[in-house]
Amino acid sequence: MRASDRAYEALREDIVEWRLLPGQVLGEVEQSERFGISRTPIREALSRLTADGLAEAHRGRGVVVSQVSLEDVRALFELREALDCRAARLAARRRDPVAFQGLAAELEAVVAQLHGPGTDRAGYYDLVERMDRAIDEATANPYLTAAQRSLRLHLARVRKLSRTNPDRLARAAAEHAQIARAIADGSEEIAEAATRVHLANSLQAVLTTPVREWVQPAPPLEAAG
Amino acid sequence: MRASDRAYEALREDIVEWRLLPGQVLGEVEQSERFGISRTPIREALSRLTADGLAEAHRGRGVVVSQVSLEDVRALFELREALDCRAARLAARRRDPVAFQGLAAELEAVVAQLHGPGTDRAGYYDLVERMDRAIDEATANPYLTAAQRSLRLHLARVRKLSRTNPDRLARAAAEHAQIARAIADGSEEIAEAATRVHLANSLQAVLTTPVREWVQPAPPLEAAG
DNA sequence: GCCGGGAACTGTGTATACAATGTCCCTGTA
DNA sequence: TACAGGGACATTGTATACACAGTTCCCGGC
Repeated sequence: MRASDRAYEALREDIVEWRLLPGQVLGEVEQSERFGISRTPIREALSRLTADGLAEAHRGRGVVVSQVSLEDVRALFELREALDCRAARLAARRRDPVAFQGLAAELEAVVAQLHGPGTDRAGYYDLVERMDRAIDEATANPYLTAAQRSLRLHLARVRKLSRTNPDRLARAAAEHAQIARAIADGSEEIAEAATRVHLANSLQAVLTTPVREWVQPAPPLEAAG
Repeated sequence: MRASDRAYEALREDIVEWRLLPGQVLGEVEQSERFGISRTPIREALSRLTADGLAEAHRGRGVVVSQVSLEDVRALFELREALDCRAARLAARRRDPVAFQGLAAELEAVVAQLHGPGTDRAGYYDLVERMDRAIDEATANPYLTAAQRSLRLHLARVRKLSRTNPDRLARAAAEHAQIARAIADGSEEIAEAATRVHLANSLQAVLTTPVREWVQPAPPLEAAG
């Protein structure tokens, strides 16, 4: 694997996991020393982060981690509704019934388990990721998938901002199961409607859950332009 | 302006305008000689083209201009329906009535003119571009706008593949006028419906218009896995 | 005490050299 | 004739050096 790939993935993870906070300056020299590689691959990694929207280039100052505001959450969910609803419809149309029946069954099992004693967060999130991949595959639309990839990056960052409570987790799993079932059945309308319901509830949950800090601790930079 | 920016924009234009055909290899050394700059900024330009999806990186062989197939056109219009319909709705909701009334009036003027003797293609396309920008502004959603930017790049390439006939041009202008009018009126439902109609007609036009060559003249590379 | 200018510094933009890796062709053999 | 292997070539990946631009801070003047 290339050095620039390693640096890109590491930095991306750091940003998504909030180890690198908004406003943080990512100097080329500093990062090249951190990873023990030269500036060239670092430059490429920073370019990719900028293209992803996770960082912004400030002339003369360097690349800084981008901010996330409540406005951004609204905007992200708006785009997500457009993409996810369409993806659900297309997946229902060009479905792979077996795959989605299996996902629905697994999700229902998770729902039952979440109502019980333990909450297997990791298992659930892994399952959701597999469902995302299954939908991408079913839509058979590389452009839609590319747009989803970029969007999910930002959503992952926002999600990490607040801790989803267990009740919401169980209901989210149930909503996902509903979507998977509708796709397996080939019910486009239901798949889209269920997706819309899920997104509305998710947004609601994000907006009502106490977050770490919407306004990050004073960034190293002064509020410039 | 940076050398890498110039190279990026020039190469992007070349690809969108079909001066660089799919399968064409963009060697770093070759391009650096063409632009009279070193490999470093060329590398950055090629990275951006790859991120845009206009080119693909093949290890050991170089970056090649990406292919466009009928399947891609279908996929592009699928994504476009998702994004444009949502954008039209949002624009109608958060509208700037004056701006869209003005656009509607201009578009209607173009329709009248297109039914007359001359067809001012450039004027029409410029108007559509301004309307796209107005919608982007009205949606006030940077993530949606970013997705649109990427999509429009590919659509521009596809559009250049066939010559839109004058009748279709006039009808397209009328459809745009309808959309602008609906947005100006704040009619979300009508704005979305009119957009859907326009896209269906556009796709139909692209698919029925004779194109240069769907399968490009044998690319320099052999069909490699 | 405030404003303006200049110099030093920090950091990016570009060029070039070197290393690693994949491809393609040629040759030998079955 | 088909296939495997090896070597030369081409091309990218990385490191390093230098030039230029922007920012910041200090000093002098008002």
